[in-house]
This record gives sequence, C-alpha cells and structure tokens, in this order.
Amino acid sequence: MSTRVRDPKRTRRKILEAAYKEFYHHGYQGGSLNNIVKQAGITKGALFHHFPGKSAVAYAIIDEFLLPAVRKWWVDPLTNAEAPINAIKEVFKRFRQRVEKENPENGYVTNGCPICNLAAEMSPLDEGFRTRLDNLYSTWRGAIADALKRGQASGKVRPEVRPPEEAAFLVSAMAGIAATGKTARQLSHYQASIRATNRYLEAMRA
Amino acid sequence: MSTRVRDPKRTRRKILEAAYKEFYHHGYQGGSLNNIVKQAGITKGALFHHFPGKSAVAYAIIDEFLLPAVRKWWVDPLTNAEAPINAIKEVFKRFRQRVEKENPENGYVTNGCPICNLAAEMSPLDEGFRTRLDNLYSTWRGAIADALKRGQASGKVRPEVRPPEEAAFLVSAMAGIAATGKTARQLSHYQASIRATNRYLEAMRA
DNA sequence: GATCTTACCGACCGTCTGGTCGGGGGCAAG
DNA sequence: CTTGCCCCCGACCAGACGGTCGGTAAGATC
Repeated sequence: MSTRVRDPKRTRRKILEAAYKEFYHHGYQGGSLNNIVKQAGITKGALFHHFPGKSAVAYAIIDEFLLPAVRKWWVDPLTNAEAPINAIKEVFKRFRQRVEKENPENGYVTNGCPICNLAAEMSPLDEGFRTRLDNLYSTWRGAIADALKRGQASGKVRPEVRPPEEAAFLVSAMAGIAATGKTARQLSHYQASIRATNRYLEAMRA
Repeated sequence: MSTRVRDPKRTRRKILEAAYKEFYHHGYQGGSLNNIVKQAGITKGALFHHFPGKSAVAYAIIDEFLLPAVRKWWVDPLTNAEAPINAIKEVFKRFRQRVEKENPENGYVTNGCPICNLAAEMSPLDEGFRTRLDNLYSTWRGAIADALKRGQASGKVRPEVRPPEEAAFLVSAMAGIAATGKTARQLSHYQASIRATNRYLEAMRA
C-alpha cells in the first residue's frame, strides 16, 4: 500500500504528466509553471523540490516520456523484423489508426507530434534541448536505417539504397507531415501523406 | 527626397524587419516587443501606432515577407517551366547554394525555415496564424502540384502520379528537413536530404 | 499664420513569469 | 519520546511582459 500523504514518486510523476500536457498545448516558452502546478494539484514548492527549474522539467519529459515512446513505436517493432519495409508500413498503419481514433480537437491533428514540436521550438534556443532531441532523432533514424540494412542483407531491399540517408529523409518527412498537418488541421492530410510515404517505401523494395 | 524626420513607411518597415529577426531567433512567444523596439531604433509608441498589437506584427510579416518569399522561390520559377521536375530540382539547388553560403551560426542550419517555425509554433494556438499559414502552405503546394500537372500533360511526368498528393508530401518533407536540420545543426543533413528528395523526384519522371 | 491630422515619444500600468525561502509536518531511526 | 531528514506548502520577490496614454511637434491644408 502506497502512503497517500507522502509519495514523492507519485508527485514527481504528476508534475511530469501535467507539464507534458501544458507544453504540448502551449509550447515550452508559452507553457506556465503556475498552470502546471495547478493542473498537477500540487504547489510551487513541490515542483522546485523535484526539479531545479523549468528546463529541467522539459528535459525529464524528453528523457522519460519521449525517448521511451520512440523506442516503443519504432525501435522495438523494427528490431528483429525480417521484412523491414512491411514492418515500417505496419508502424505507419498503427499510427494512422491511433490518430483516426483520437479526438481531433486536442490530438495529433491539431497539436502535431510532441517530439517535433519541442525540437522545432527549442533546438535553436537551448543547447540542452538540442542535444537531447538530436539524440532522440538519432535513435529514431537508427532504428529505420538498421532495419533497411538488414533488409538489404536478406535481399528484400534494393542494394543501391543508402539506409542512413533514406532513414534521415523518412524521419524528416514524418516530422514535416506532423508540422504541416496541424496547420491544415485535416485528417485527410495525414492519410494522403501516409499513402505517399508508403509509395516511397515500396520503391525501395528489391 | 524622403523626409528624414517623419517617414511612416520607413518606420513601419524597420519595425517589421526587426520583428522578423526577433521572431526568427526567439520564436513568436519568446520574442519581445521591447527588443524589437530597441533593435528598430524606435519606441513603443511608434510600434503601437502602426500595429494594434504583437500578433498584428507577426501577421504582417507573414503577409508581406513570407508569402512573397514563397512566390519568389516557388511560384514564379515553376510557372511556365515546361520541364517541371528539372525546375523543382533547380529550386532545390539554388536553395542549397544559398544555405552553403550563409553563416551557419544565425542562418538556416541553426534556425531553420522561418515559415515552418512560425507554423509549428503558432498554428495550434491562434486561428489567425493558422489560416494565414495554411494559405501560405496551400500556394506552396499549389505551385508544385500545377507544375506536375503540366508535366503530365506534356508527357514528362508519369501519368499515375497524383500531383496534389505528391506536392503535399514534398512540402511536408521540406518542412521536416528544415526542422530536423536545425536540431542536427549540420550542413550535411541538408545536403543528404536534398539528394534523397531528388531521387524521389526522379522516380516521378516518365 | 491658424488649424488640424498624423507620426511619434516614453513614462507608466497591471499582470504574469520563473524562482525563492522560511516554515511545518510525515515518517523512520535511535 | 526525541531527533533529524525529506517532502511539501504557499506567500513572496524582482523583473519582464504586452499594452496604454497624455503630450509634442512635424507637415499638410486652407
């Protein structure tokens, strides 16, 4: 039984969850610690007890929420997948289905990709954000590049394909689709873009 | 001869130029009117005489700086180009050369695409930004889609290509390349991405 | 020269920001 | 029962923010 009154891990987690939502909806610079504190149902003192400042909260979100999400969505499904192109298409499909089920008002269609949002806003402004997000993009790209490499080894991907370059392009394309998608604010934008991406993937098949 | 003392058009322009730089380097929410006023060498009074508020300044930047830039870089070069794929590749080349000549510290490599930055930050937050930027993306996509359509008419682009869908994908890819590029902060990221995009374009050639 | 409009100045305002700090109480060890 | 550490509270702070407003004077109009 967890103590109800004092529960530092739980408090910390509540802070991160509230901060994640706040930053997702208002951006990092536009996000307010006072709002976070209010939404989390705690106080300034608790927040600054667990984190030295605003940026540390965002760093923790990257390390503890976003990076694991990349691993869950991209790294794990692609490792040991013997048919990489099918596996990548499968990830897109799962993603599309998730977006289609969401409430458009406060989901992906309106607010875009949390990773790409943070990266777009904060990479030029703060080196701590930049290195963390660059690292995140690297593992994302790495997952795809490795899958393509294995596909070449098993003869399922054209040999002239350059895995790192195509992986970088694919990640960029996804980031861009999310970014332009929230400006268009239409589900069809995502659906059409995923179709185009799938055609691109098919062109790599041996 | 323009009056030196009173020159409203010149004042307005100085405000927009200073604001453009401020927002480009700090984002819209992070950008400060006090800084803009200081950099423009004018006062709060002058700024609020010419614009009703902060957002109006940014709207004017979109309408008077960014939209014309899209026309100059994408619409004009592609209209009446009889070989669309070559024309698009030419635009990429000019863009690449421009980025290679810049000072990386405060140019595209570090700060990304001004249009995409604004769109990413502000589309979910303010309907005035969203509609303006959506319109901007639309003309951008339209320029490419029209070029591809003409290419199909003249038999230079494969007939099964769907111009609007490919145009949307291309614009998304460019937005994403700029966004991930400033996180990587390496010129080579842009160069590799442009190569990948060119290969994608070549696949559409009839 | 008188009058009126437009352009601009800069001190000032209320609000909100990220961050501080002295205090208080839960809880485990001695 | 006492001590001491850790968790947390919330009033408070200096500073920055976007925005206002009374005033000044240039320049056009008559």
